[in-house]
Amino acid sequence: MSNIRKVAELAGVSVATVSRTLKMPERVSPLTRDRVLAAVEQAGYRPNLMAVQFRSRKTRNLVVLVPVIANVFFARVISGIQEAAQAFDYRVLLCDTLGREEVEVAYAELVRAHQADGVIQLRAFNPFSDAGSDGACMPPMVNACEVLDIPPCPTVRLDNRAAAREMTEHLLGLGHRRIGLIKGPQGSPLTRERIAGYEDALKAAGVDTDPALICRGNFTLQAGYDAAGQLLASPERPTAFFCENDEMAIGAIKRIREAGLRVPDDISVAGFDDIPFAAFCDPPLTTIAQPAEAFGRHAVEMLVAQFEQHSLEATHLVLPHQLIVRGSTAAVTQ
Amino acid sequence: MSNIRKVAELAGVSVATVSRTLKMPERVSPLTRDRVLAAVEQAGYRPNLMAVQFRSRKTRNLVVLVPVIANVFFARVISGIQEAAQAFDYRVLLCDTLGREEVEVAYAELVRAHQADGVIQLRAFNPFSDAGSDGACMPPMVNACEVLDIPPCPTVRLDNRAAAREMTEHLLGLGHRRIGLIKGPQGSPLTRERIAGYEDALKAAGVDTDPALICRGNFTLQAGYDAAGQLLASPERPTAFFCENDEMAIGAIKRIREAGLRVPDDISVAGFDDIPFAAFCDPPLTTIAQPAEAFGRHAVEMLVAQFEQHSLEATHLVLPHQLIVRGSTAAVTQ
DNA sequence: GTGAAAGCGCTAACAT
DNA sequence: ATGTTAGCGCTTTCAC
Repeated sequence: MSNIRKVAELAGVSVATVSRTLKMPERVSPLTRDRVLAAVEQAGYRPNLMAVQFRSRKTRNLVVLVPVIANVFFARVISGIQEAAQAFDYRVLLCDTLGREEVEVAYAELVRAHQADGVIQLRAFNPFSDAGSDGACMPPMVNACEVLDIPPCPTVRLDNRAAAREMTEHLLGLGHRRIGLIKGPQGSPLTRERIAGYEDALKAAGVDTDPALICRGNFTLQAGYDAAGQLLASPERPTAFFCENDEMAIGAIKRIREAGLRVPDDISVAGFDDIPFAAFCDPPLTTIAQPAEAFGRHAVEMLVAQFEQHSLEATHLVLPHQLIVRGSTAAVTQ
Repeated sequence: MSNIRKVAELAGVSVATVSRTLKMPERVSPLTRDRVLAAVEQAGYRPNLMAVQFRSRKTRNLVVLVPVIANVFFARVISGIQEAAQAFDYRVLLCDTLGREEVEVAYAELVRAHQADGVIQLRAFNPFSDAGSDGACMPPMVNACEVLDIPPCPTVRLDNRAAAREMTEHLLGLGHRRIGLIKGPQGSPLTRERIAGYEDALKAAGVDTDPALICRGNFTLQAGYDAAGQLLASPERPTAFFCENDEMAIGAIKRIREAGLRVPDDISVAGFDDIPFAAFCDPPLTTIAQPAEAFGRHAVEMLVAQFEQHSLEATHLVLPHQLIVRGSTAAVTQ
């Protein structure tokens, strides 16, 4: 492997000049530049990034912690992250954490180990808990999608409460009064917010909330299927199911059909996320669209701004959602 | 940030001893080891990975080139890659290439730039084309899923031809004679193999192949929808659609329904991949199951074996597939 | 078993 | 505009 010294010899200049030619060409005379570039070409020289990064104390790597990459929504977020990172000339170190905190901590440590410049965390967990909640010695991090309640760092999120409220209002508007809620995993702020929005809407409509209508899920098809089974078995069956993501909604629809009931005629089903499958389901799914790729892009932008000391116009971004009404929800029939 | 020298001073030993304590503890006396470890603790020392990697010329990074991470199948493969990489103490540099060759080349170059030790490429494209097809100066690479016809490197693949043949035989066995094929993007060997398998089966059954029955797709829901539209419009409508992935099959089902036809009563639909949605569709999708995560795991194993000079028992792995018959295919009705 | 010291390839301060 | 040089933090001979 040829190194900078070989190139310098070939071009008859010093290593400093080679380095400058590559990093700040304007500070080198055109003549020298041509000579150096020719030598670079001839030697087939490619800078050793390990050395560059080591020396300049910048890796241009970002650690991305994703709870489950096999989840369609997260896959889209990652896609946005990767796209933006590429545009800023950063690379993505991906970790599919499966929600295991020790794994998240270990990967986040890569920043302290000088293997990455910052972290994008897509789950509401601070992998730098030891840094003190004051954020005194917090490495650069951005929290996106499911964000911490009291964020020690910039966040990009949805107004989950408002979105859930809108969806619940949509269902109430169709005449539904018993609305089952299939929620996400325990302890997720995202789920807490959405429940709050659901309750806001019910309260505003003067409808009693019934804890029996709220079922735990975990964002998988199977969880939606199982939870729907529970709701169907409840003494006073709900006429609508609001699922906290589209996968669970699709799972729920399957279960409802197996019970010999029709969607939306007997039971309306709503999802959340608007994954591509939502539009192609039968019936097409009423859901809340989230700008998944935009979450990723903004997260990268905010993180890079942190590195490069740009002041952010906003450190807590809320991206817009949109209620998408399709065929899986309909007026309640008496 | 504390470095190895600080730790050495604290422990009253040389930097060499600190390094040895961390990398080959058995070569250090228990007493010294304790002293050093205590000093490491006290200093809050974490080795600078940039320096370690620079010095030892090993990054423990793997570049992964994925055509579309938002594709459920690939997301599962990535999940397997990430899991295995973690187990071997490697990190994953992810690139969602969207099939753009210049992006693939640029990322693959990270290996030559000493930023990664090897590449896992999930598409049939050699990003090191300049290395000479003899593979003389090919950096370590493993090709998985959609592999090159004449691979310059180890591969992990499915027997796509056999799988497609099996599926076609399944449809023929149900009495279908006009079987539409919705294929993947142009120029993909994967698609070529599957068409070959489809034709093998037809030929063996003495059924004429009809080029009009083969439609181009691109593995998206929309492509399946569109292609199904075309097939439905053909003068002699097929009684079965074989789609080269599940997304397109789900898109096709939607289109078929919109035409007022029933699946499988009027038209049988088969997919490929067995993504989680396949089982939750209506009707549940007949498909070919692929061990997606296993592709990822094996790819990592083979790549790591290359680095560490383990001889591989096989450099061209073929993983098993399985025909999964569900409700979307049925006997043709006269 | 431990230490001294060279040096990986590069950048950046300083000198010219 | 260009060259000289001192490291960055670590691993790894080579002595002892």
